[in-house]
This record gives sequence, structure tokens and C-alpha cells, in this order.
Amino acid sequence: MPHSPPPRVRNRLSPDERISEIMAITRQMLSEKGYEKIITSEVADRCGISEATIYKYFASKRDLLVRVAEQWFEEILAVDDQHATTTKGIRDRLRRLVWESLAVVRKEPSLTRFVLMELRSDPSYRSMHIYTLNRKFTGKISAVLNQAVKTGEFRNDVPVSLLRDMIFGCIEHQIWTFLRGEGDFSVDLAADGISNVIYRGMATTRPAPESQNQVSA
Amino acid sequence: MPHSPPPRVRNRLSPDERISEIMAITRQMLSEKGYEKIITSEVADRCGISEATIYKYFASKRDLLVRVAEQWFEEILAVDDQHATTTKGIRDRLRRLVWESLAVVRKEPSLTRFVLMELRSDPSYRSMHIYTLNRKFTGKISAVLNQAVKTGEFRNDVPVSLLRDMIFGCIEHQIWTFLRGEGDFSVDLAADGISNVIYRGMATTRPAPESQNQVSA
Amino acid sequence: MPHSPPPRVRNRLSPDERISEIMAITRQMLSEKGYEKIITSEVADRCGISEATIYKYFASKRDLLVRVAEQWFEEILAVDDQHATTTKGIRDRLRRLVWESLAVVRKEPSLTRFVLMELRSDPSYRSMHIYTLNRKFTGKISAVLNQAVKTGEFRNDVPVSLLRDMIFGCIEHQIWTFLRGEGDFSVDLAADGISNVIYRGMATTRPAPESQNQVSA
Amino acid sequence: MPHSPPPRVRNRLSPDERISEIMAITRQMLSEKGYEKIITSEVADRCGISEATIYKYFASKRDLLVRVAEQWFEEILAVDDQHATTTKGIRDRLRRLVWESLAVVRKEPSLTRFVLMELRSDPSYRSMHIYTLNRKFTGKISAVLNQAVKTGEFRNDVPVSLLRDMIFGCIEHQIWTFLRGEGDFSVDLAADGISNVIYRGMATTRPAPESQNQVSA
DNA sequence: AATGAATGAGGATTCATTCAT
DNA sequence: TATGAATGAATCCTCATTCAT
Repeated sequence: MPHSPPPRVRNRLSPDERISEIMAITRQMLSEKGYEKIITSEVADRCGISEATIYKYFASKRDLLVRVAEQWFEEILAVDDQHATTTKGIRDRLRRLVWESLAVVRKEPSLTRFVLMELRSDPSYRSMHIYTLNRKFTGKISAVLNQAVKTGEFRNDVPVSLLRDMIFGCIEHQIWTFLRGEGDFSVDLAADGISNVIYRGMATTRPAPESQNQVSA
Repeated sequence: MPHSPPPRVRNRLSPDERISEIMAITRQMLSEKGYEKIITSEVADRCGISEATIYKYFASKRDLLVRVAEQWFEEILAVDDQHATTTKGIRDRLRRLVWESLAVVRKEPSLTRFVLMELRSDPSYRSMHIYTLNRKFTGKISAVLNQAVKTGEFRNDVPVSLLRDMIFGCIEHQIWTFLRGEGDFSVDLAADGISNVIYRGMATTRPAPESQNQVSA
Repeated sequence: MPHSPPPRVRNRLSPDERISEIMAITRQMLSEKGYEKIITSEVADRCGISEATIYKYFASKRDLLVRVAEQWFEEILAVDDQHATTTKGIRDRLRRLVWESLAVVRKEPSLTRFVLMELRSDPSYRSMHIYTLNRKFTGKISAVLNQAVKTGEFRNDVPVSLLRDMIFGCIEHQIWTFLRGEGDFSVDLAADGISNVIYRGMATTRPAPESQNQVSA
Repeated sequence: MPHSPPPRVRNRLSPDERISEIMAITRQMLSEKGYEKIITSEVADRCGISEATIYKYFASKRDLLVRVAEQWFEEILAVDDQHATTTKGIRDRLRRLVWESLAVVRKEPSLTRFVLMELRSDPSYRSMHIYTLNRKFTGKISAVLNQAVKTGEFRNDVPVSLLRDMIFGCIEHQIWTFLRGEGDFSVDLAADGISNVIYRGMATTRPAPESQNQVSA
């Protein structure tokens, strides 16, 4: 509707640069709203390009979103692998993984949403690349939990899938409460709380008294 | 040539019946898709009426959805109150409440979604009737948890809000996994698992060995 | 949308009473808004009857409006005729007619509008009963003006149709300004002003100094 | 079977041209019907474009109409200003202004209607650009009349607002009569008639006998 | 490589009108 | 006689997508 659109700048990027830019903007917008509320014209506007250019590089809006999600997951996994082997002990590894999940999901809650709600219900989801990526991501937590059960450090009276859902479900709820502006939340405190409850609730032996990770009052 | 439109039988119902029918259909559709994906013309089609009829009884699509959500909450609370006083002991009350939440949310997961995601972000949410209903619902769990902390039966090193999110977040995740057809889930097992983990993870004293509520293997 | 419509009262009127009531309500609504903004359901509501009943007595919304307009004109003419012969002298008769037009149009400005804007542009307008009525109404002013010209009391350098439009156009403008709440207006003052300007502007001889009908300052 | 839709020629125009075209068509339609009767789809059809294209350039139907009205007023004022200073004397300036109003309003009577009836009743009217434009327009006549009263050339026994309404009301009536095809009208004759009646009806001194501006018989 | 104009296919909402009871 | 339920036909507006340049 504006009479004179702002003059185009930064024209003529290489395809790779252009694709990166579009995905970056889209990712940011996904942090702000859900899939349905993302509008291609706004993506184009924010990139300073025309809508048509988006369709030069992406087959559809959905395709764009899927690729954004994949990229995101790949980043997560990359970061995650750096610390994978440095942390020892079930409890610490649990806390570390929860912490990382919280941190990463906090940065991109709508992306989580998109993957969890939109993509997973897609009939062809299981054959999508992102399916593998997502399994890898949540699989890490499951792996730790499974190992704990196998070594006897955890009881076996609660399914691992339930524990995993307590963790990720809690993370999401925290995120959304936070997003609605109904109070801040600390990644540290939440990671401590979740891992403590899970660990203490599942451990077979009394752990040594914990000195750190206490809520002050 | 398009098939001649299905001969609409002038289907006269009393307002109450019609309203009930519309709400029932909408409720069912809400189980299948989110708010954005619900289309008034489809609601009308499924009811075998015209769109205009919907607007005879509901001011807007949003109004319809809100009323569906309210009705749902009222049902929950009604059921819930029946057992409110019969159960004693923190652990049992926790399990009972989790069980009821699971049962009820399982029946209408998208409704939960709608309330949690769409309505809660509405600026006027806090002045809506459903706000009160929702608080009453989640408040029950919070009340039990708070009491446990106050009496010293629970530690105080984890915020109650985090515990509540673990419970409801887990419930939601279970639901969605179930909805996507990735496996059934037992309300009983999940209720046991959640309440056990929370209770054991938070209890200050070692409870007596529990004989019931075990997962066999 | 109301769940329980206010219980119907005053049922079972005779056709004539019912028709009168519907027309009265419609007339009142025409005073408030224009033709397009009149909604049959609101007419029915205000009458405390159902929309269907309206269609028992009137073929269409337009038919209803036309009959309201006719009724209105007939009333005007009836009142008007009472004074027709009692007033003597061009100037006084002019003032009297302008005064009456103002008074009557002020009471029903939207009706004027409806007749002037909606009906007159109807292709079949000239064959409608209201056409005759309307001509009779405006014709009175024209008659006085024509007579004044014929007797030489008025110049003949300005078409009577123009004078008539100055009068009725002014009346309408006054009405609308008033309706928009941009200030009250006095039927007396306006009638004096209009008739004075017209008379003085058209009279061939200097009239005797006027003692009455002066604006104080 | 319905005729296959006219093969829409992909008709590319520059934004300015397209906007001009849409406004021109709309303006013409406004000459034929009122605001309520203007239908976006018809505007689109007449332009040979789709409705969506209209909304590319105008935020809403109302926005379109307002901009048409503004454009129109600006044209009026531009023309008007050319002669503003050249004419001397109350009587001649009055005639000139009335003449211009007639000429301009005659070209776009429905636009006048739209501004007078629709926009003026808008709560935010006073803050709209067109409000200023409109005031400028009608203000010119008021200014001349006020000055005449102040200098004593006019009596002060009739409110200027009433005179202004006689002028504009008469203009509108003439226009509408003309539009309804009930006879042509001459801008010259009408301007002479109106200004003569007003002037002679209000002047304090007998003006010198006028030789020009007479209706021949 | 990039785009700007243009659009098809809906989507929510409104309202005069009908008809079985 | 009266009506309550129901609706068809618009009406404004939105947005992902296309294609000639």
C-alpha cells in the first residue's frame, strides 16, 4: 500500500548468500510467531527483496520453513557434540543436556513448535531429513536415561518416554509462559530443578548430599 | 459439471440442540486441527447447515471456539469436584489429579492447545470467563504442591511452577505423541509415572516401599 | 445471538394494527439512519415480532419503506391544507410554507433523504403514488412563487425552480448539520431568514419596513 | 453454461497508472451510486483487474473512496485559486465562487454526497486531510459573506450559515434534479440566479440597476 | 539473478428473504 | 395469524503463488 516502496538495496547476492539471508530472516520470524502467522510478503519485505525471489530458491512456504528447521537442528547437534564426551556421570550429563535443550529451545520456541506440531503430523514426516535430525536431538536425552536404567542407577518403574516428555514438556511450558511475558525464567534454575526432580525421583540409591544446585530459599 | 449440491434437507432443530450440535462438531474438529485451520464453512458442512446458521448462534468464529473451550472446562471441573474430597494424602491426591488431567486432556488435546496458545495470548484473556475456569483447573495441582512444600513433606529447592510445568508439559507431550499415532499411552501408567517421579524427587523423607503403582518391567 | 430472546409480548394484533406498528417503528428508524442502514431484523426486534411477520404484510423491505414515505407525505399534506387558505400575502404565505417544510422535514430528515435520493432515482418513480404526493408537496411552494412572478410582485429574472431549490436545499443542509450534532437550529429563525432573503431578493418594489421577524443582532 | 470468463489479458501497468485508473473508475462509479452501492468486485471488473489488485494499492474500500475524494478536492482548489484574486467586488466574487462551485460539483455530485454524508459523520473526520480541504472550499464562500456583513454591505439579520446552506443546498438540488434526467441546467443561469437572490436579498443599499445577468424572459 | 505486477482461491461475516409448523 | 429456524447470495478482504520482463 505504500506509495513508494523503500528503494531496494543490497541487490545481487550470490544464491548462497541470498538463501542464507532468507532463511535467517525466516528463522527470526519463526521466533516471533507461529507457522500460520508467517506471511511471505513480510519475509520478503524484511529481506528487502521481492516475494518472487523467495520462490526462486524455495518451492513453497512450507519448503522454506522445513529447511529453516533442518538448519536449526543441525546447529544444535553440532554445538551439542562438542560437549558430548566431556561431562561424566548420569546426573551431570542429564543436567547438561537439559540445560542445553532449554537454552536452545528458549532461543527458538516457535521452531520447536513448528517441528513438533506442524511437521510431525505431516504424513511424509518420517521420510523427511528433519525426522532424523529430530530423533538425534531428543535421542540424546533418551540415551542417557536408558543407560541409567540399564546400569541400575535408575529404577525401571517409569518408562523413559515419560521421563523424556516430562523434560521436554516442562521446557516448552516454561518457554511459553516466558514468551507470554508472565515472568522471566532462568535456564540455570530450570535445568537444576528438572534434572534434580528426575534424578532424585528415579535414582535407586541416595545420592551424596548435593551442595550445589540448590535454590537459595 | 459439478455434482448438484447435496439436497439440503431443511433440518429444523431447537436452538439448544443446534447450538449443542455446532459445539460438538467444532469440538471434534478442534481435536483434529488448530484454531487457524478450523474453517467456518467446514463446520457448517459437517453440521449439514449453512454458515449463516452458525452466525445466528455465535457472534464470531472466535466466540464459538471460546464457548466450546468454556464448556469443556466446566465439564472437567464438574467431574473433578466429585472426587475432590475423597482422596487423602499428598501422594494419592497428586496421582488422582494427574490422572484426571491426563484423562480429560487426552480427550481434547487441541482444546488444551487452543486455550494455552491462542486464548492465553489474547490481551483480554484475564477478563474472560475461561481464565477463571482455567485457573481453577491448574490451581488444584498447584494447591497440592504448595501444601506439600508448606508442611515440609516436599523440599523447597524446586519452584512449584516448574513442577506444575513438568506435569502439564508431560501430559501434553504424551497426548501429542499419541495423537500422531506414534503409539498408544495408558492414562494409568502415565499418571503413576509422573506422580511417582515428582513425589520421590521432591519428598524429604524416604517413603515406605511402594507395593502398588509399579511398572512391571 | 442472545440465548433466550426476550419473551414476546403484545402478540396477535389485528392486521391493521400490526401494519401501523411496523410502519411507525420503521419511520422512527428512518429518522435515525439512512435506507441502507435499516436492517429488517432490527425492525422486527423493535416491534417485538419476527422478521417473517414483516413479510406477511410487506412484499419487501423496499415496499415497506415506500409505504412509510407515502404515509408521511399524506400527513404533511393533510396538516398543510388546514392553513392553506388562512394566510394572506405572498410574503406571509412564503414564510408559512417554508416554516412548515422546515418543521416537517426536521422531524423526518431521513425520510426526505430516502424519497429524494433513493426513490426519485428509481426508474418507475414517476408511476409511483409517492411521486404525486411529493409533487403536491413541493408544488405548493412553487405555486406561491409562480403566482408572485405572475402578479409582478416578484421579478422574473430567476427561475422558480432555482428558488425552490434554494429553499429546499437550504432546509436539507440545515437539517443535516443539525443531525451531525454540529449545532442546533431554530425553525423560526431559519424560516425567517430563508423567506426574507428570497422575498427581498425577488421583490420588485421596496416592501414596507418589516417590524417582525428580525434577527435581534 | 455460463460464458467462459473473459480471458483476462495480463495487463501490466505502472503503479501510478494503475492507481490512477482505479481512482478514475471509482470516481465515475461514485457519480452513479452512493458509497454503500459501490462494490469492490465491480470496480475490479470495470478496471479489467482482480479485486486483489485493488487491495495492493488501497488499504480498504473506504481508503480508496477517501483518496478519490481528496484528489477531487485538490483539483477544485487548484482551479479555484487561479481566479482567486482577479475578481473584485462582493457581488462579482460571490457570483464567481458560486459559479465555480456549481461547475465543479456538477461534475462530481456523488462525491459531494460522499463527503457530506459519509465522511462528515465519521468520528475521525475532523482529523482527516479531507476535512481541511473541505473547509478550505466552503470557507471561501463564508469568507466573502462574512466580509460583506462586516463592511455593512450586507444586512446582519440572516446568519451567514443559513446563506451558505441556501447556496450549497441549492447547488446540490440542482445537481440531483439534473442527474435524474429531469432536465438540464445551466451553470451560468444558476450562478446568476443564486448570487442575485442572495445579493439583492441581503444588500443594504439599492444597487445600481443591473444590465447584465438577466434572464431574458 | 531479480522483480514487480497481478491474481485465484478462499475466508469470515452480513442480511433480506423463505417456509414448515 | 405468527413465527422460529434456516439460508443463498453476496461483500470486503487476505495471501501464497506466478510469469513476463
